[in-house]
Amino acid sequence: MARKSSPTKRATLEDVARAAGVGPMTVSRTINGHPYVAEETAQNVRAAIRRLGYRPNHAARMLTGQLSRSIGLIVPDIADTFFSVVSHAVQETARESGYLVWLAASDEDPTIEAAQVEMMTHHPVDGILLVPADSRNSYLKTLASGTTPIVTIDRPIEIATTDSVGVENRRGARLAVEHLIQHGYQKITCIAANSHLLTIKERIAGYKESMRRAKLSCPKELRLSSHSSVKSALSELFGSRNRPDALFTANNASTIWVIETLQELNIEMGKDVALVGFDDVAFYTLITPPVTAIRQPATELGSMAARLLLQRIKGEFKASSVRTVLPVTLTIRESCGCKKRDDPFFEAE
Amino acid sequence: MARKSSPTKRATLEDVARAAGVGPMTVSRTINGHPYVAEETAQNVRAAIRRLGYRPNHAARMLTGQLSRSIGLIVPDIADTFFSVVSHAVQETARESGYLVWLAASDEDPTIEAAQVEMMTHHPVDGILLVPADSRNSYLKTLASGTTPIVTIDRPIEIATTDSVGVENRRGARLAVEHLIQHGYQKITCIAANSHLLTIKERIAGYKESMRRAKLSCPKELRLSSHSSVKSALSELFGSRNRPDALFTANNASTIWVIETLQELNIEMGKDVALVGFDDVAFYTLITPPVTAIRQPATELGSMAARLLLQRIKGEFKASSVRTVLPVTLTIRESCGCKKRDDPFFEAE
DNA sequence: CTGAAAGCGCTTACAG
DNA sequence: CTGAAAGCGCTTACAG
Repeated sequence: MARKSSPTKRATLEDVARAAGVGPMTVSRTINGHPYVAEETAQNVRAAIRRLGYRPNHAARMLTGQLSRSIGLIVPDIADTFFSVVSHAVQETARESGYLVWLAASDEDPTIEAAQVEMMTHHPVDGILLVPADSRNSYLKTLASGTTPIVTIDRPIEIATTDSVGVENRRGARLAVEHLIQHGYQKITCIAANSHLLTIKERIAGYKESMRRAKLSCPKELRLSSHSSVKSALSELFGSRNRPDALFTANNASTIWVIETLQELNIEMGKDVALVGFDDVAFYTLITPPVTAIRQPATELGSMAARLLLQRIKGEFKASSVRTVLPVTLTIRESCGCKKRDDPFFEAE
Repeated sequence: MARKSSPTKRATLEDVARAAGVGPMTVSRTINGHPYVAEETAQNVRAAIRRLGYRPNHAARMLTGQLSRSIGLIVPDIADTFFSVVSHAVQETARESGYLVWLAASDEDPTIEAAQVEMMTHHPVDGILLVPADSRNSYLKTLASGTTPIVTIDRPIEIATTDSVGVENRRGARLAVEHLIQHGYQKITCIAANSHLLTIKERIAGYKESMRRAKLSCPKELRLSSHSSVKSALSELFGSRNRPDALFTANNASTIWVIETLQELNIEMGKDVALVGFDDVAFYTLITPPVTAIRQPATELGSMAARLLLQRIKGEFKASSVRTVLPVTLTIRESCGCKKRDDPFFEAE
C-alpha cells in the first residue's frame, strides 16, 4: 500500500526474476505458459509477479515481433444505426479472443480512411476490418497486397481481392419489390441515397429485375444526394402525372428521409403510398404505420467478419480469399399495406 | 515496384541513415522536427525516407518512453443511440489531434469494464475516457489514483475524483416535468430504466422537486428492470385508479419501451396520456405524435471530454480535477400535448 | 528444466 | 549541426 503511493517505475521482468531468485527467461516462460518450467519454480514466479504487481510491457513484446492482439475497424459513421450495431458486434467478438479494437470513422471520405488505415497498419495492428468509402480508390490496391490481413464488411473492394463479408443486396431488393408487386402496386419507384456504392447499385438492379419480370414499366430510380434535396425531389415526384403508388427505399438513410418528408408533404404512408425499405432499424416498429423492411443481419455481419479476420491472423485459415454473403429477410409490418392481425382492436379503429 | 513484391522487412531508421549517408540520430531528429538539422541534410534524409517507404516503428518509440498517441474509450453499448453519437464525436476529436482510439463496450458489466481498462492501461494508452457501469466499483479507486489520466463521460465516479463531463440531469428533469405541469397535468408518473445510476437518480430527484413545488402529489417512480417487464408494469399502472395523465420517462430506454408498450396497450400517446422523455433521439420526429424530449448535447459531450483528456495528456492542464456540466434543452414536439403550428393542414385533420 | 547473450528499432543524454 | 554509446523491456535462439 505504502509502495503504491510512491510513483516508482513499473516492475519489469528483471525485477520479478530477482524477486523470485530466477533468471529472466524463467519468468518469461512462466508468463507465456511454456512447458519445461518446474511447477515449484513457476509458483514462486507467479507469487513474485503478484507481489510486485507486474504486467508485461506491451511495447517491448511488440518489438520482438509478437502479435499486437489488436485489430482496426473503420466504418463510415459510428453513429449510424447499421454500423454502430456492426461495430458493437466486432468489439464483442474481438474481446472474446482477448483482442482490442481501434475504431475509426471515415465520414465516407477516402482520404480520411486511408490516413486512418495508415496509422493503424503502422501501429501496428494485426488486421483490419474495413467498410470502404470508395471501393475503387487506388490506395486499396496497395493495402490489399500488403501483409496486414484485411476483411471488408458490407462493401467489397472492386479493384482488388480480399476477404469480404456482405449481404444479398440484389435478392433483398427483389424480396422487397416483389412483396409490393403482390400487393398489386404497379407504379413502384426506387429511391436511394449513396447510389454510387456498389451495394446500392445491386439493390437498384434487383429492383429493376423484379419490375421487368412482372412486366411493369420501370421508372428511373430517384437518387438522393443530400438530406436537403429530398423535399423538392419528392414534391416533384408526387406532383408528376406518374405519381407512384409504392416506394422501395434502398437504404436506411433514404428510408428515413423519405418517411420524414412524406409527413411534411402530408402524404400518408401505407395509405397514399406504400413503402418497403432496405435495412431494418429497431425503431421502425414505433413509426405509424410500422415500416416493412429488409432485415440485414448486422450483428452476424460484424462477428463473422471479426472471426474471419482473427482466423487469418492466427494463420488458421490458409485458403485464398473468401467472399461471404449473408442472407437477408423481409420483415413485414404495415407500411407496405399489410394489416396487423394479432390485435383485436385494430379493425375497430 | 519490384521491391514491393518481395516481402523484405520494413526499412528501419538505420537503413534510412545508411541510404542518406548520415548517422541514425540525424534521421531521428529530422523525423521529429528537431531544430539543429541542416536544411540540406534534412532534405537528403526526407528523400531517403520516401525512397525506402520508411515508417517509424511505433513499438520501439513506445519503449523509449514516448506517448502512444492513443486513448481508450469505454461505453456501456456502442450501438446505443446516445453513446454511439458520443463515440463518434470522441473519435473525430481524437483524429484531429492525430490520436487513435480504442473502443470497447462494457455491456454495463463492471467486470468486463475493469478488464478492458486493464488491457488498455497496460498497452499502454495515454488516457482513458470512461462511462462507468457502476460508479462505486472499487476498481475505480485504484484507476483514479493511477498515472493514466481519466475523464468520465455522462456518469461521474462516486468514490473517487476525476475529471468529468456530464449534463444537467436534475435541471433537465425539472424542465420536462414543469412543461407537463404547465399543460395542466396533475398525475404525472416518472418511469426509469437503469434507476441505480446516479444520473437517473438525479433526474428522479428533479422530477420530485418539481412535483413538490407545484404541490402535486408525487407517486413513487416506476422502475423498469428489463424490456420484458414493461408491459405488465404499464398495464398495472394504467389499470390502477390513480391512472396517470402524463409520463416523464427518465432515459431513452424507458422512453422507447414505454412508447412501444403504449401502442401495444392501445393507449394513445399525446391524447390518452402525455409524455416527455429525457434524452432526445433523432427518430423521435418520425413517431406519431413526435415526442417531446430533453436534448442532451451528445456530440459536445464527446468532443469536450476528448479535448479535456488530450489537454491532460499533454500536461497543458495542471489544475486539479474539473467537473464540467453541460446544459440541456427542452425540445417541444407533440407528445406533451403541444400542437404543431407551422402546418396549415394540421388543424384540418 | 534454466540461464547468459544478443537483438528488436528507436531515443535520451553525452560528447564533439 | 552531428554521431557513438547505452538502454528501454522483452524474446529468440544457443548453450548447458
